[in-house]
Amino acid sequence: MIKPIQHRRCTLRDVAKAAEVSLSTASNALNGVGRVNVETRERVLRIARGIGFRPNALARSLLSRRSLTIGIITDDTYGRLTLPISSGVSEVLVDHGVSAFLCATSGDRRLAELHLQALLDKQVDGIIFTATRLDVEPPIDLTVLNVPVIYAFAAGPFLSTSFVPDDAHGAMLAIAHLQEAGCRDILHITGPESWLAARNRAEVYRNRCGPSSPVMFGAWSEEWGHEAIGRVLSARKKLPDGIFCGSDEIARGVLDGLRDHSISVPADVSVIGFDNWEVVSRQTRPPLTTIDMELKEIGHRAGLAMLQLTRGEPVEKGVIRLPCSLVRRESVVSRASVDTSPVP
Amino acid sequence: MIKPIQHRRCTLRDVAKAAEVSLSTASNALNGVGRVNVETRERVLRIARGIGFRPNALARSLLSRRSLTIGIITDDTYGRLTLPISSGVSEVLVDHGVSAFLCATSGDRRLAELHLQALLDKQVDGIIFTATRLDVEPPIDLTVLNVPVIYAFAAGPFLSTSFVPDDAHGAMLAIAHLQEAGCRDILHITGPESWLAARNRAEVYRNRCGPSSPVMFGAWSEEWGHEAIGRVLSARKKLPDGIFCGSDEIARGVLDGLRDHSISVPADVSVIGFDNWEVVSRQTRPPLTTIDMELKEIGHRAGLAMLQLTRGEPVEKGVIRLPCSLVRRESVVSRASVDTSPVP
DNA sequence: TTGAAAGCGCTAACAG
DNA sequence: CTGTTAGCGCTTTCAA
Repeated sequence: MIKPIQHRRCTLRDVAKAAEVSLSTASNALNGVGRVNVETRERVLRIARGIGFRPNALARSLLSRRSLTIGIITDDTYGRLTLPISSGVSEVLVDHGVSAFLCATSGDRRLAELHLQALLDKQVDGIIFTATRLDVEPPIDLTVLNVPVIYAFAAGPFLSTSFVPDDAHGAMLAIAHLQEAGCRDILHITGPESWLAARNRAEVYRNRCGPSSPVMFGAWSEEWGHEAIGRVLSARKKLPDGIFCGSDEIARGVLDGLRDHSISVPADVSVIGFDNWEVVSRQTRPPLTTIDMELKEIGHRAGLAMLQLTRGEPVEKGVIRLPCSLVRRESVVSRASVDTSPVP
Repeated sequence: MIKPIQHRRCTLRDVAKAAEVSLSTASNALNGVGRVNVETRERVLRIARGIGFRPNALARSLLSRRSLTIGIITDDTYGRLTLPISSGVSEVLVDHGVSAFLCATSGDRRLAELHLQALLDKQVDGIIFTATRLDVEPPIDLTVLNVPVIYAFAAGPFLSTSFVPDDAHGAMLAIAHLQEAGCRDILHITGPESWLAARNRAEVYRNRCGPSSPVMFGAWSEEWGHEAIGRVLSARKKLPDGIFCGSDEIARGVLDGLRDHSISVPADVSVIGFDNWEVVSRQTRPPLTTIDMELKEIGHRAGLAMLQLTRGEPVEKGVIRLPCSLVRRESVVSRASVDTSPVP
């Protein structure tokens, strides 16, 4: 039998007519509610499947007041964070039939407002706001909405719930890994001091490596990593044996600078990055050992929390810091094995 | 007057009641249709604004059969292409009140089907499919839907419309730029020959530089660029004066390899990349002159085309190749100025 | 066990 | 110029 092109999706009415039952019976049968004769139900089901019936979600939502739809508003122009996070979100939501609108605001307030209005008009069940750092305010006020809001990689206001990477944990992981590899003189080269993430990580660094340990704040760029190495080399008599970088890009600059001076990584000095941005960290020479912020997991948690909220269940409030993970590549090696390796 | 927290959004009925008119008058007034007394209209408008009335898009859509909603299905796990494209799409759509669902399939067929079903149930007005290359089939069949489909950075089936970067134009731009800079001996280092994009660009290269010009196919990685330079240096007596790379990552490896051999870029050889992936191309030493694929523009065009289709207007069919652009940084310089520069 | 009827929030005919 | 009525596609009482 040839399936005709359907210019109008078939409706419950079509099913009911074909099955020779009323609308409500068809509805009950399909949703498995109420008391429907087994045979009737089977027949309705079979026919519905046969004509490819799918209920109109719009009509359902209008009645149920749940649109099975959420909005993700992002500040991130670049996509580095947004795509992993939002695909994490929809991964956990799609099985519950909920879809996510993605709204990129590029930091433009007008655009953000436009998007927000459109989302609200479309009766989204909730909104997830995503940014690229924790210490800037969202461009729009989301505190007065009558839908739940979750913040991901962004710090929400009082009594909201935010999922963010645990920078301190990440820093700890990085430093502990260097120390376990035998590093005793660790240097920290990182981004601007104005960034909370940079300060948080630096604090952990100072706690573990001594309060006078040198933190080099700069830019989040490769160039800065390169330049920092130049400075270190001209200022210090002794090379550090480990360098903890605030980002993979900085680490790449560091690696580059070191190579320019014929200093070998990891033989002479171990280097660890932060971000696990694979386009960077997998392509360095040597491939970079680094800290992964588990962005997808942040998305998962945000999505799950949203699901609970839309069901009216309570959700933990406050800033929830999710653990980072260490990804071992080749830029860190045990000092011991370097020092004691016999020269053939 | 204190605005109470609205636990239920107010409806047209509320407005009508407050303005002491009927539902339809209120509707007409708000939509500026039919003949409504100026004073009445003003009053309705004022009251609507006062109580913050916004029409329920779900109810509207149910009636109008247009949901002002589209779906973007993407194959891209990484986000390199998807975010620029999809933000391009929603940039042109948001002003028309349409929002976009983003569905990341990670190439998983089941996931793709799930997402597609959810989109269709939600009555999207259309679907944009995005991938990362032009020569692979979408994981799902989109040809039998009863909503319009547009392909972006993906080649659709017969009689569909696709927007893709014009690889040949990009290659032409790159080579012309090198030639204008005086390069006479240009080498092409690119990705796997199995990729259509690589073959297309190589063809342009051969056309412009002579059919025997050497194309080095390899991987889309930095490592390959590096390795290729090693091979070139050990095989050839004379260095090329220009290198056209198939991607920024390859170019970065090339730059790196060249530096290892103390060959200066651009003084000794000019290098040009492809992609303008800024995390790579802005951070190389020297910053990379490269070809931008204008992803956002692809998104714009796809969004616009979708808008037309949803209005029932016709749209050009076939694969529409959008021009690339040259972004000049510092890895290409005129041979003339290099050769003839006076030594002080 | 089934069906008729009301209604989610809105728009569009058609009378008045 | 304004109001009444019907209905988008579905769920849900409440009678039969």
